[in-house]
Amino acid sequence: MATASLSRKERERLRHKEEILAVALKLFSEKGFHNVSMQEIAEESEFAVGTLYKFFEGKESLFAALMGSCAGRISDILMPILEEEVDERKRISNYIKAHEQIIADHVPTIRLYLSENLSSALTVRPDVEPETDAVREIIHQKLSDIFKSGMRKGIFKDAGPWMATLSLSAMLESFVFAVIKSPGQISVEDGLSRVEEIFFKGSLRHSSA
Amino acid sequence: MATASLSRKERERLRHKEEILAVALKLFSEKGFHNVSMQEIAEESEFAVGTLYKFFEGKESLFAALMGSCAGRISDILMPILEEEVDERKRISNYIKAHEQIIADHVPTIRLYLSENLSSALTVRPDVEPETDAVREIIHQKLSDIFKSGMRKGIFKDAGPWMATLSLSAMLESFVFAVIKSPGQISVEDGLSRVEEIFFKGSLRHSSA
DNA sequence: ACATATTGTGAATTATTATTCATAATATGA
DNA sequence: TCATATTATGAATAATAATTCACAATATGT
Repeated sequence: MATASLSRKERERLRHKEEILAVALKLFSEKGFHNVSMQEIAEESEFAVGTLYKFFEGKESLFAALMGSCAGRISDILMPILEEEVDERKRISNYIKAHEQIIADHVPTIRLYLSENLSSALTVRPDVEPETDAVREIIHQKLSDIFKSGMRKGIFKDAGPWMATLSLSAMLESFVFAVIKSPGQISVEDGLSRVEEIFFKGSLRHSSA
Repeated sequence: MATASLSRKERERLRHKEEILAVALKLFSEKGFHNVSMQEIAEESEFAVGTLYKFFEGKESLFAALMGSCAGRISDILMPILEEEVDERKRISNYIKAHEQIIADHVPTIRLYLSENLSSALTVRPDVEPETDAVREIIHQKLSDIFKSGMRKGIFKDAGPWMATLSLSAMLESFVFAVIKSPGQISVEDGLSRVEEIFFKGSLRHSSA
């Protein structure tokens, strides 16, 4: 058995698991965690309810797995960009632009990531944080580091790295949010370059006062 | 009966209703809509379940009433500021500063407003929008108008009023969010003035490039 | 072809919770 | 005080949905 790749059987099982996850992603992202039943996931994925429990311990666990993979996929796009060997301003600029790809590739992914994440950040939930929250944290940490060193070099104003991170994330997430809500209405490239403009140079015309 | 003020009985009933709403606000804001049962609200408010149904048609309706009043209270603070007869920049500046009061006065209110609002914006919910969403819309519209006229006058860069509104709201909401999550950790006044700084003048030191 | 192991099934079980309603408590007015 | 109306109660009901498990289908190796 122990080949580098898995046995046919194992691969098949994997595929099944992923089919279930795909359906679950679709449903959860459309209707929210509490408004999707295991029945529904089972029907849509053409498995029996019992089968779902062969793959996941329960609904929570299935959801957690989903969030984990969403967070992972987003992180895979964003992290490399934050680690490129270019100057701080360029890294932030690339980071902003990368959101175009994120939007294009993974609408349901972000939909789920954003919606369930934003709300559960406040609401106390004894579950589903570990993986997901960690990714968010790591990205924010990375951003914060970039701002910190950028501030030392005099590229950025010293508005506090944390505040800069918070502001940029907020603007980006909100924008992504808006695009997903009304797809097609907004030019993504355009919007992102405006986010960049405002974030870097501000909204005032004469920054004198 | 028809006095300007209500009869003792009616006032009493009102008080009861408000007690229930207060408890519901506390619970919903802590645990989220789906994780609070009518039983729980009943126990905490020292009424019987049945009594809740004398005041509200059901759980959804109770929640909707709550969201309505939250939105109303927030709107009551924010709208007058957006309508003051001062120049556009000042109005936005005051708007930002007003969030200090919002945070100070109504923590559970905003907690609920933000958490349930952000998540349900994406998730399809066949319910609870009317009042709440309307308030959000109105405030955004007002902000957008201010930016538009400010842009005409050359006070703001022409980054599109919608984009400016989106960015500012995002930064403010995110900040409020963060403060609520870790109370005491952050100086609100300080944070808001940094939001203002970044939003107006940007994060770059030399806006030349 | 057969025995064995693995994987899938879905009706039945169990839990939870929103909602109802017959009844009790209380207030009101004669 | 008594009859009536109003308001509150909470055990019982009804729905919904997560989870289990005895069994069926299928695959694997001999």
